[in-house]
Amino acid sequence: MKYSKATDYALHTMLFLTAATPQKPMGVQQLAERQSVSPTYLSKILTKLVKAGMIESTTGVNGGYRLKRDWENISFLDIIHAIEGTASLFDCSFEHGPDCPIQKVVLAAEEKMEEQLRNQKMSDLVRNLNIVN
Amino acid sequence: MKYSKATDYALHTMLFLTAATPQKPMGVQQLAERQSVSPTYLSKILTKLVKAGMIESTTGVNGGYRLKRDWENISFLDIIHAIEGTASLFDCSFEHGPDCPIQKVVLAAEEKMEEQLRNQKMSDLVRNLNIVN
DNA sequence: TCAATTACGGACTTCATGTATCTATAATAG
DNA sequence: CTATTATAGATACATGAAGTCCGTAATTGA
Ligand code: SF4
Ligand code: SF4
Repeated sequence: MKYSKATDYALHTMLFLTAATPQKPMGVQQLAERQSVSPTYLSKILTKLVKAGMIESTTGVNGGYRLKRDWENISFLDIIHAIEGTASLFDCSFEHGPDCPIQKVVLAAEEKMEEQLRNQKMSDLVRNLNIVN
Repeated sequence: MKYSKATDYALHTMLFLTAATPQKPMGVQQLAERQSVSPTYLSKILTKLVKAGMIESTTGVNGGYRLKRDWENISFLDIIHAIEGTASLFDCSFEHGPDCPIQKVVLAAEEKMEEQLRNQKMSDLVRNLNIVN
């Protein structure tokens, strides 16, 4: 069980964009180089973030990706859910109702993790930042 | 990102074994039927639990699987680690040292989840149990 | 208007892993 | 000795991740 590399790319891209806080959009070319990943593939990933409403894109010359309003409240969980989906870590095919003991335990643990990821905002991270790749 | 079905099978098998607390071992045949899974496949999974020291197996007639001493302290995390391995959810190829911001956040969240899973023992679960498949 | 730039989308390939089966072997009870 | 049961290897199959290719649309600037 692992987070996908796509999630890795998405997190780093959001870190870069948040650290930059530019007026000008950042091109996928530039973002891809810093992560040693193909631009077209990264573009696919970033489109998910666009659809999730976290960033916006502009085509054409000098286009690229830029944070949207409310960017200060974007959490790790938001980004992860946008890429990985919101399905839970554990789902069995049977349905033993609310008395199911196993599912209850695992999902409670997952919720603890998500709580942490929800409380950590990208913008908090950028404040005390010295290295950004 | 999901837990494998093998983990599902392992958790349920441990639940069954813990609920039974038998002197006689339970055969894989019986265990497999209750989960609608092939016996040989389940056997492979249970062998991992044997190697991890949680259960013991006896071959031959009336053989099967049985809990080992200290079974009361087996946690969800023990079982999950035995099947999924202990690698962390997130590992990037770069090495930015202890100042790495992203890894720090994700691993801290993972630790919260593991803490929950570590505190939940199978034996606790069995006490207030009415349905076991 | 035209050409360069940039994101978007679909189809596709490749690869790793999970899932599962089959079969042969070894050990044990009766 | 025979039936039973776990173990291990080889193999097959399905699924999803990771990545490429290419055509399309939109926008800027000359
Ligand atoms: S006990 Fe829970 S996890 Fe297990 S089969 Fe029933 S519903 Fe599923
Ligand atoms: S910032 Fe952390 S997670 Fe990102 S590339 Fe550096 S070491 Fe890896």
